Amino acid sequence: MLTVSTSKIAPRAYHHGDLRAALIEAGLAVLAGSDAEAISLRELARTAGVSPTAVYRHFPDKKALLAALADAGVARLGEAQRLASEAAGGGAAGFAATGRAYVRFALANPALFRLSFTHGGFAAAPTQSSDTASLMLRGYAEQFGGADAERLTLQAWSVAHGLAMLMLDGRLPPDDALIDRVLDTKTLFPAQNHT
Amino acid sequence: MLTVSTSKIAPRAYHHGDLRAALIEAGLAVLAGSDAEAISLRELARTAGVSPTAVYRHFPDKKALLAALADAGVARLGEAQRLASEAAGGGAAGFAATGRAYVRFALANPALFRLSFTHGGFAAAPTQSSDTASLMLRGYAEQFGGADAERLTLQAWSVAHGLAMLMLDGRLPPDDALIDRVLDTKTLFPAQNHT
DNA sequence: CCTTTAATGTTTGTGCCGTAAACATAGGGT
DNA sequence: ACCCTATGTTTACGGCACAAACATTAAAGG
Repeated sequence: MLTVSTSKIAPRAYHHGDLRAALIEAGLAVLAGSDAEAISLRELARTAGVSPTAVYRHFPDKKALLAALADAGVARLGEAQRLASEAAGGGAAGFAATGRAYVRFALANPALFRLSFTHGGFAAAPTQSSDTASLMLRGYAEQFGGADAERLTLQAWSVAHGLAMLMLDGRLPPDDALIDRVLDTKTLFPAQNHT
Repeated sequence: MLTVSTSKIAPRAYHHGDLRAALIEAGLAVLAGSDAEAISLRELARTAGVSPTAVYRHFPDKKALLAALADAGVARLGEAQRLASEAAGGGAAGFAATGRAYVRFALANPALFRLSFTHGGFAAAPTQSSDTASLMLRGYAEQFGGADAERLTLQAWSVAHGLAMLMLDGRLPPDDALIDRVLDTKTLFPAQNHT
């Protein structure tokens, strides 16, 4: 808790306290129930109890706000994967679990997942990003893939990402059993040792 | 060529001739150079030389127009794959070629590819769609996958789709050699016979 | 403590957008 | 020849992103 009053009873001081965080929170709330295109600067400002143009004191334009939301999404996705990996106890089971967690996160947070990739702020860092998920994936790949670590990394990422997108777009049914079948590491990467 | 005059010199009859086709063509032109969000009904109407609301005589709303554009994209993608498959002479080489063609088409037509999946009119037909690409993929899978045909189908589609999206979103470099490496069927599906 | 200043928010205005409603025209079937 | 329906137009509304000019406040330095 901050010392600054952010309670809704507080009689709307001229300054908000932490408008930036409030806008991001409002944005995430919208994304939890609608597509990204449903986000409007004015609506977020309304939710935060602030005038429409106040947003521009914290973000240069709408794209920047969406990029901030995308970052939050990437962080949440990475966290979900980390938890799944730990729950599975690492190793081959952990590797498989991160893949399943990736797709399940996408299905549970469709708009946020989509936005995270569409409006990412990366583009400059092609292959090796600094986010949790990429590092974890690469770690697993080196553990199992040996010399072919990079190829294995990219193939695993691609399968999971493709499956997630196809399910989000309604081209494949969002079936939990289907996820397990498509991401089955024993048939996808049979050359690796599945200890 | 149609018998109906569509030349620009024609002195703008009250009725357009084939406004629906003109709007779709204009939309595809925009998609060739910008993202889908850059499409505006008014702009397309302007391009077609028609008032903004004339569009509504042919499409109930903007989403319907985008869906029509998506259909056009699906058709083009399927055609690109068919050509690639034939050029490779079918068989295992043809199978691999369709995958590469899938990703290359996405890179060559980013906005159209994205729109084709995002605004598709399917959703009712989960697994087996009627489009060219799906049928061809399934044919290949049955040819090589035997009993595991469905799993092989979904895995192959997911890898190609995921790779395409990750490259479109700037998470992976749009490198031609990288496509070949990730989609290498010998390492991805080593259990199948690569005649 | 008081003043200045930079950060943060407001008001007002512009030009786009999607789309609804009412009206206009033209071309084909009776 | 006539009307009916498909197709297009005008006008209007509310919402949007964003720009410019102005207002308020908190914090920093004398």
